[in-house]
Amino acid sequence: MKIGELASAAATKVETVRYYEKIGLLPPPARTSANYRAYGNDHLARLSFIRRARDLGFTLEAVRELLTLSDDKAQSCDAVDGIARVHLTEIDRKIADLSALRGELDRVIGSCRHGTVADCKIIETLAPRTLTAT
Amino acid sequence: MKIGELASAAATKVETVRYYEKIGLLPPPARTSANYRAYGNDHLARLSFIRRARDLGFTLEAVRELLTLSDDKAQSCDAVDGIARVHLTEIDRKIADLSALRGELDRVIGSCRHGTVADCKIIETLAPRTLTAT
DNA sequence: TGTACACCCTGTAGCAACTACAGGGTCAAG
DNA sequence: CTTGACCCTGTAGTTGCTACAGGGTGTACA
Repeated sequence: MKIGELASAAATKVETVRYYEKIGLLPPPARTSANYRAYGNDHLARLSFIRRARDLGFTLEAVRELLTLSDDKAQSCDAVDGIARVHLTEIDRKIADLSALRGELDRVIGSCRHGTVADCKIIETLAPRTLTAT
Repeated sequence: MKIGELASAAATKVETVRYYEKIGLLPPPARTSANYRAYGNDHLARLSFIRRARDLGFTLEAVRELLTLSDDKAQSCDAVDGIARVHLTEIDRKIADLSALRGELDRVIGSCRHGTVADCKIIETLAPRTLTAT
């Protein structure tokens, strides 16, 4: 199949496919006489794998590791589990960070009295207290 | 004050200060005879403002708008409030996305039976069902 | 007076993970 | 035979910095 068919079959973009090939995530396929890339089902499987892993938030580096691991069927699954667990920890940290931020921002917004900028509590919160009076 | 002093006073890096100047967030300061940047307290206030806004997760574009608004003291605070509310909505969306992701990832990890990669449920989840048998 | 060292300058390249061109070639339908 | 959809390579842009390379400056100490 051609690159456009592959891309739409895996719900990615043509440019992304070429990008994955360039960074070595997707092996270079055969070429037609017109120099078009010609993909098989193995390429589609690999690309779909990448996409699903990306959807789950894995970095391309993590995807690369997962692909390497998945190629060695006899190996223990623990390394895969480890990567997933590290990723889960990172997601938890991000959620915690964002929640803290949300709280602070909510507090700041709640202080808005809808007056002029001169009395704006939001601006005031952002400006350092010691230098507010210019 | 020199760029190093400004940077440490605002808990940023020298390169970041120069970067903010380059993209027009921080006005170019006067120069000494040796061509060193010479900053005043107004620069420190502005840089601190930028930093605090960034800490709250505002993009540089949002910071640029907030700075413009904060320069016009007579204006209504509502525009500022609006930017902050939009930002809050975005944070809420990000938290929701991450939570959904966390759930899915947790489920995937929970399915790990610690066998070989061939039976790995995590890999299986990533691989498309229709193509798992190669 | 020399020199070592911390600091400053400009400009460019790199990071993630793509996306969007520009400027061409190919192929099937009408 | 030409229109349009697709393909090719290569490069530059995105966000928000960070890290050089290759220089100049200022001060402290021997």
